[in-house]
Amino acid sequence: MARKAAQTTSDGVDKNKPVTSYDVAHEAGVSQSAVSRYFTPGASVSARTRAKILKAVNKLGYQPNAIARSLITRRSSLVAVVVANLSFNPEFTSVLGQALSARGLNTLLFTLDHESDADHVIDQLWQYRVAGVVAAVTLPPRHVEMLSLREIPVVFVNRVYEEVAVNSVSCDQSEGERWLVDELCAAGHCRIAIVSGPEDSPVSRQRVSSAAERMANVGVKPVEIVVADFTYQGGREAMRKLASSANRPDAIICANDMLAIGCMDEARHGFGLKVPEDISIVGFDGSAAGQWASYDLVTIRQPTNLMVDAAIDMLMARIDDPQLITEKRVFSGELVRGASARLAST
Amino acid sequence: MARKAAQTTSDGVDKNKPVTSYDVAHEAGVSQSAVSRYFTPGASVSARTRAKILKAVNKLGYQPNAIARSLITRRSSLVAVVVANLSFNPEFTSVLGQALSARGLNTLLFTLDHESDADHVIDQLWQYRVAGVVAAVTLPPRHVEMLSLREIPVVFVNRVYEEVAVNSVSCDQSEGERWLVDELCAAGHCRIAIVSGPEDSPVSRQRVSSAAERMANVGVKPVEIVVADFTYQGGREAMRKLASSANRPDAIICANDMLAIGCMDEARHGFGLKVPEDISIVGFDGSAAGQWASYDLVTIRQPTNLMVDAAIDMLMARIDDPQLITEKRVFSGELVRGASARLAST
DNA sequence: AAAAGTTTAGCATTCGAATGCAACAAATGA
DNA sequence: TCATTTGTTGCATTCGAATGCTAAACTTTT
Repeated sequence: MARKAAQTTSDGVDKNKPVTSYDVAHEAGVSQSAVSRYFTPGASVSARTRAKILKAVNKLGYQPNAIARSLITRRSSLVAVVVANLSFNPEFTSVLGQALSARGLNTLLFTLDHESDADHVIDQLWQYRVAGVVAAVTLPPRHVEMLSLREIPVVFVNRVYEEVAVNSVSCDQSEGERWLVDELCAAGHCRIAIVSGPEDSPVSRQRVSSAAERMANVGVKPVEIVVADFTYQGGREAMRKLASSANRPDAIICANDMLAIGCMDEARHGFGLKVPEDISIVGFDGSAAGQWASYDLVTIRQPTNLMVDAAIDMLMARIDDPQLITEKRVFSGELVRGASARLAST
Repeated sequence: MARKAAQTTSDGVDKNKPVTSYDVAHEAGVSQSAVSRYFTPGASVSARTRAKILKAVNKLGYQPNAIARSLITRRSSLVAVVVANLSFNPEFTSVLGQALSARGLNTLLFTLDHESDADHVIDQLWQYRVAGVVAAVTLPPRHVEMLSLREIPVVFVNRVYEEVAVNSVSCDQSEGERWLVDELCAAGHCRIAIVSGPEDSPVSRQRVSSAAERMANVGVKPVEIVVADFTYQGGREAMRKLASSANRPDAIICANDMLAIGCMDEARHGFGLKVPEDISIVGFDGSAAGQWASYDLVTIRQPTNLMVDAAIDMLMARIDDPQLITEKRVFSGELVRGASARLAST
């Protein structure tokens, strides 16, 4: 089909019509296939045509259309990253985005407010035929099955599904909580309370139950378990309940750093307590804010970089071979011996 | 072309081949065009065929392929969101993502580490023929021109380009800094220092120069201007320099909240100073952490929700009509009278 | 009941790049 | 020198949905 000569600017960008591989082919005096092969790694193109095409590409400012490419190849460089709005972990998202981009993948970001939005998200990422999914949220098993049925590889972060065959990377929450409990007990704390995250959060549930279990094993009972959401305000409210209770705890295990930060602020500013002299507070995550001097949390740092790398490796392996066996990788966290809790000196 | 009968599961999802509009058409006994029209809002489809198609869609679990759709319509529902890794503002990104999704747009997230990555990002978003771009980073004018040449609408956040015709939303930084300076002066501070962000950040430059200018107008001179990066550590180091200088300031204006938080922590924990008794510290942004009880910053809160809504409105207007005139909207911030600075009582 | 107008349905084409196949050229071997 | 292998190239088709156009079906009008 005749395409009118492109009016080009100084740096060669077509002012009107989009530049297609046909335009480049015509300009270079080769076929469209040649242009396509030029952009296909490993395809056979002679040095001569390669040079001609390069010249034409530069002149016209051509960039292959990823949409058309995905249509025919039936795969895309898009990876859906699904995070929960509430426990939105910016560090994680940021690291993940970088790592994906370093591997030539693009990030389609979905933030989930309620679990009910999951339907919509699943529809969207399926419509875009994403190459894979990294999910740091809980998805209903129904949806997970649908994804695996459609052969979209999924890697869950800190969510382990027993029933469904999916990949996951996680930080060993039980081990981390054991460490924390042991540290607190070794330092002589005996009235330990737990501040849990939302009850529908598996991450929170696992952390809380692991801590409780370890406490049972060493013969102490949580003086109280308070349920909060994973927010700063949630932490403050939880602390308010605990501090005004008859038998005030001497240590608090919080299901994540954000809660611990809220607890500390309320303990200090709401009740005039000293941390860790009057009360010890520990968290979980190793978030940046938790390491600020005002908090200096005792916590478990998740190896974010390792986890992200592992997630992407698994994802890419399954993109190449969707039949690959699924795998669940668990990383140890790192105990951060901050100053928010009285610990036995070592 | 013959397509072998799909083996369907209980909920109707094809186990092998992807379901296309042809499959649905065949199942419903209508033409492919009808199926397409069914999914095109406003297209004319009779109630009868509508019902038949709906039934087939549910049976087969069909979802239109967004890739194929974008190819033919030459537009997509993808919006590129470009943020800087360093000054990564999670709240903003999160709110923006939600707002886009509420309008049926999807977020293609790019985090920029260095300005040199801009080339790559521009290539990528062009390859995906995104419908628009929201940029919370500075892009080289060359790239901005390229985007407008290609008729991709762009909205900048807190970046105003004088030379190029692009949309932008921003918080009135000058006004905010004036308010802060006035508050500090009214409370009797006379040795005011400024902690600046990176010198290549226009946001930082504007905030710093606005503050300095206002100070000049009211007849005080900054005792010192320290350059830091937009990080917590940067704030701590800046404070270290200021606290140990011969003529210690009695107030510090920080280019953002993160710096202010770093300064406060260093002042308190590094030098044993009381805030605000010994020194007043103010920030800019209205970030969540700045409002935590440990900091309770005096700051300017940017109206994130308003800005995001405005950005998306402008973006969508230009997606519908790329010829639309560009517009720069400026919102006033809100002075947050926290406790991190000694202020004149009102 | 015929004429005119209005919906609706389907055909065929289109978007832009990838790829199997066949034709051809160049390089190697006998 | 001819046969064989290896490497390039272009043609034609393909991916899946949208849409202009025409034909058919249905309404409304007189």
